[in-house]
Amino acid sequence: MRRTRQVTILSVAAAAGVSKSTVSRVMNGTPTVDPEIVTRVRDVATRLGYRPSGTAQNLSRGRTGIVGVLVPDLANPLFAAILKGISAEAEKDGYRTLVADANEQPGEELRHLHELARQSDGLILCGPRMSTPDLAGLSELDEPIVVVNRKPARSLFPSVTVDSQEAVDALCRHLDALGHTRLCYLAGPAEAAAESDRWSALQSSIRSRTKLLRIPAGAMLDDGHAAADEALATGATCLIGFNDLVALGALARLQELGFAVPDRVSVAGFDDIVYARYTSPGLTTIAMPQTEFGQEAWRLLSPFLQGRKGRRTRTLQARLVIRPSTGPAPMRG
Amino acid sequence: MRRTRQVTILSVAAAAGVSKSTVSRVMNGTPTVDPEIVTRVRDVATRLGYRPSGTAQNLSRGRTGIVGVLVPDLANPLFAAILKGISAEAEKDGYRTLVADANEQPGEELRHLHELARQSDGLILCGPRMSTPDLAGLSELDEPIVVVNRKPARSLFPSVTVDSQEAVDALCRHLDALGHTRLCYLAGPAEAAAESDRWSALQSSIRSRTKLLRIPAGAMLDDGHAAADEALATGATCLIGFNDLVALGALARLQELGFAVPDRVSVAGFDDIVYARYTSPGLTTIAMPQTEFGQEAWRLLSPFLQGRKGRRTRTLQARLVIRPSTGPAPMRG
DNA sequence: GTGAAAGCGCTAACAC
DNA sequence: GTGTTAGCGCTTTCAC
Repeated sequence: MRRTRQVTILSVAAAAGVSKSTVSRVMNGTPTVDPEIVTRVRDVATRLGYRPSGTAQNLSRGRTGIVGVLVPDLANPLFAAILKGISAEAEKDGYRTLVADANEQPGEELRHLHELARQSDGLILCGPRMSTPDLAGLSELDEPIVVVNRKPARSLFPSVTVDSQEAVDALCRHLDALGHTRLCYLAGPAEAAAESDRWSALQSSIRSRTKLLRIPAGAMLDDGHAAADEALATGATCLIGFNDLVALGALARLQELGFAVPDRVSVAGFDDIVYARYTSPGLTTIAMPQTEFGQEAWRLLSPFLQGRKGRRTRTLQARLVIRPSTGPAPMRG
Repeated sequence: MRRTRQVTILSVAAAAGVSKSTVSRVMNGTPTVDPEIVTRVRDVATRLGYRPSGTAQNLSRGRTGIVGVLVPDLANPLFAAILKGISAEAEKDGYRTLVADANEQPGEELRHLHELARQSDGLILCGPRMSTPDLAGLSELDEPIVVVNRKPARSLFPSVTVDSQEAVDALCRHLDALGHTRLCYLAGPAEAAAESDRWSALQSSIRSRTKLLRIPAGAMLDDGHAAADEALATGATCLIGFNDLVALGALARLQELGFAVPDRVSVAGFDDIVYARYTSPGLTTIAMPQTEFGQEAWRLLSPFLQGRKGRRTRTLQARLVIRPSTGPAPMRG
């Protein structure tokens, strides 16, 4: 079907008594056009309501001006924040963001990415859950790719990652000082790179007198809520969520059960999503540089979009934010 | 610059010893192709890593397969949820969503929309803050448009709205039963249609013995946080936020100030964002049908994208969700 | 300074 | 069943 579009460049050209090329020049602000013609074309264009077809421009120019962004879950404020960071930065360079939400289903990611790739000039993958081989396979897309919050094998793609070790050390010192010797980590999805990062950071940070337990949870509010009972059963005095959503979910469950936080149990998380500050008690957490993640991702990607080489890695620092959800461990017995 | 792309349909055609058309047919799954050729073409395509250019397809087919979505603020879980609803539904029909976040700046909306329009087949405006004339002016884009959570003047565009009156009535009865006779509404942005909807619903619902005050706040967490002091100063025993973010912001401030909720002050909001359930105390709120908003928006838009006529309005029902943040009014000092 | 013409990579009549 | 051909609406050399 050849749907006839409304006002094309040709109609404007005809109405203004000039050639397509001239109209094109005017619309793109090429300076070498007779000012008189410029105004005439502008007028006609406005009168006719001419709006250049983005698609045609894209095809002709060989670029789309679109960057595809894949997130595991838009409902997670962390990713909403990263996305905002990307959009804001990309927009300055005239790019728009096409978003795909994988809904925490790793199997969906590849499909989304192939779709995104066909409509974009570059890709940003936020905390991708897909397998390492799948990730590596993306190089076949021959499109610039930047990965956020996961280090691709052999540095295949530029990536912006975070170093949490120091902050986790600080958290463990903090908990140790409060007398917690039995911690329970509510683990995230095995597919998330952050999961293993966080888990190993914890393992290497805990004091020798401290026992670190681990039970599976997930990445969402409900996962934390559901895992809380089991976590309590371990006898831990402090629950550490894979992320703030999990921590908040657990927190809610504790309060339902009448477990005072932090008096009976302490809770901590990762990310510092905006709500971590607004729950009560406020949540102690390892803060990720959220908007910065997005900004840096764009800055890494941008040069490649212009065919230049750019730097390949950027490491940001996480930091510990202490709030009332962590307090002194209750006395034994 | 005529950037030469990698593998075009032509290269595949040549390598497979067939015409472009045949390759096109194969790639699009047209059934009338010799099975043997199908496999041959598929093989060659895979071997060469051929991926059809979305842009060229778009131009040729006269459609982009993209729907543009404008939101006031992606960080608001309400809009994240609506967006998820749209994406999920649109995806079933083979459409992707291009998102623009106006960051609660009404002046930015038009610019974003014009941009979006050039890259999409249809537009969904979520709670647009722009002026009525501006909104009306969008009909010049001659693209199907659906508006969510705001009734366009003269029903210019199809819209999905919510009827909150009943739920607000229920809220007012609830508060009255608890003995609250002095309420303070933390108003949202004047530009938001929901703002006037909610305010007038409240006005027409309150009992005659009740005093309804109003102070300006905004649409975000910090706005509620900042407005809480002034709200308290009114002597109201219940604070009602324009939305849950405002309510939660105020709630946090109250707790900072040591005002027990709901013992000294009750708090309520609008939307029922996911965190309303997870704060403590849980937030009483008028729940919007969030994902449904998105779904319905797509269902309204979809027929128009196919050149058919569709229904023009859809009204969903809000409902009251009572949680511990509202309790009996304190005894008079 | 402006126009003519050749694409960008694909789809879809229309013939064969 | 398959190839030929004419676009989709724009950009961009290259002449004039």
